[in-house]
Order: sequence, then structure tokens, then C-alpha cells
Amino acid sequence: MPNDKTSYKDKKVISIGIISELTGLSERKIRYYEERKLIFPERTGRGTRKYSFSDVETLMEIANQIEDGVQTYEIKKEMSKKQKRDERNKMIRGQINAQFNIRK
Amino acid sequence: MPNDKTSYKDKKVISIGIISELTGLSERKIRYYEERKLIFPERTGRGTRKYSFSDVETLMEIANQIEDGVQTYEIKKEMSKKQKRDERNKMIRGQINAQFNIRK
DNA sequence: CGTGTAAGGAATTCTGACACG
DNA sequence: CGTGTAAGGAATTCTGACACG
Repeated sequence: MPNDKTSYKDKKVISIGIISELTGLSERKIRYYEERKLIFPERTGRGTRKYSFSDVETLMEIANQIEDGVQTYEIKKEMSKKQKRDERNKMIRGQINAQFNIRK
Repeated sequence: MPNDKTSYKDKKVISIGIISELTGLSERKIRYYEERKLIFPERTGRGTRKYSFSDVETLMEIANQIEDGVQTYEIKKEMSKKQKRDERNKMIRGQINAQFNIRK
């Protein structure tokens, strides 16, 4: 069973109007956070933004931090730190799995 | 841990254009299958249809059957049979869990 | 810096209908 | 029966800009 996760959570299929309802954020805010590189929707053939459920979660976290007075630049820094942690963990997990499979 | 599943799979958030891309079906077909009660999108405040990932799967199954020459009426009958099976199974599972929890 | 808003255009979606078969 | 299409309207989304602070 390789990396066949194709999780629904990460599929970019939701338009900005629905995202606005789901998160309670204005479309203006959502587009602005994209401008600040905090979120990365895909685009349809003719340019409308598409988001995933993961993006909804990310947006909620962003909104919380903004409420606490954190600036978008700081949020971005935190997010990239977190991503590096996640990548390291993922790599370690991969190595453990490799060990395990070799033994088997 | 009650029934807190809120699965992304069943959340109705995808517009018909995206569904059309995802399934390869025309919007006409998708709306027609709704007319024949094979699929049940929700509506936004102002009337546009919203579908879930489950709906995508259902639509693929419908498309396969249509290709095999099955009529929408037959498909609907099969679907309601299947749903009854699923409900029975769910109920049995519920009872097993109840037993289990009482013993604990 | 973060967000609201009015502006104008382009793309999306909706319904009811006619067509073919 | 299942599906395409043209029709007209309504709602959505997009971008760039001005505003306030």
C-alpha cells in the first residue's frame, strides 16, 4: 500500500463563497491572506479560486492569530517553521517504515 | 466519543461545475439525475447546488450503470435496497456497541 | 497593516423549453 | 428515456483602486 492517500481533505474543490461561509471570513480577508502567502488555492481553467478542507482549517488558525494581534508576516514565519517540523517527522516515519519492511 | 464524525466526505460544498470536471459528466446529466431522485445536492442561500465527495462517488456509479443500459428507475430501486441493507447493518453495529459499553 | 467598498467585466449557475429518438 | 442546446436572467468571482488608520 504505497502513498495512495488521495485524501478528500486536501482536494481543492471549494469556491471562495463557500469558504467564506465555512470560515466566517470575508472574501476580502481570504484573498488578502493569499496575497500574503499564507494560503494557496488552486485555480480553475478560467481563474476562479478553489480551496480544500485543509485550507478551511488553516484559515481558522490564521483568523485566531490575527485576532490575537499577530501580523501576517509573523504567522507566515510560524507556519514555515511548523512545516519544517512536519517534514522532518514525516521523513523519520519513512525511515522507520523502511526498517520495518526490510526486517519482514 | 459520540457520533462526531463530521466527515469531509459528506459535506456538501462543491459546485456543479467542479462536480462536472471531477466526474466527467455534463451538468445536464448531473441535474437530470437529481430530477430522477438519484442524487440530492443541497442549495446555497440563493439556489446554487452544492455536492459532497460522496455525491461524486454516487455519480460515478450511476454513470457506470447508465452505460450498461440500466434505466434511472432501476438504478433508484437498487440504491434504495442498498440503503436499507446499510441501515440494518448500522443498527446491528449500534447494538453490538451498546452491549459492549454495558459490559465495560 | 488589515479590511471595507464601489466598479465593471467575465464566468457560473439556474430554469423551462424544444429537439431527437 | 436520456441528453444536447440556445435563451435570458440572476448570482458569483475577479482585479485594481481608493479609503481609513
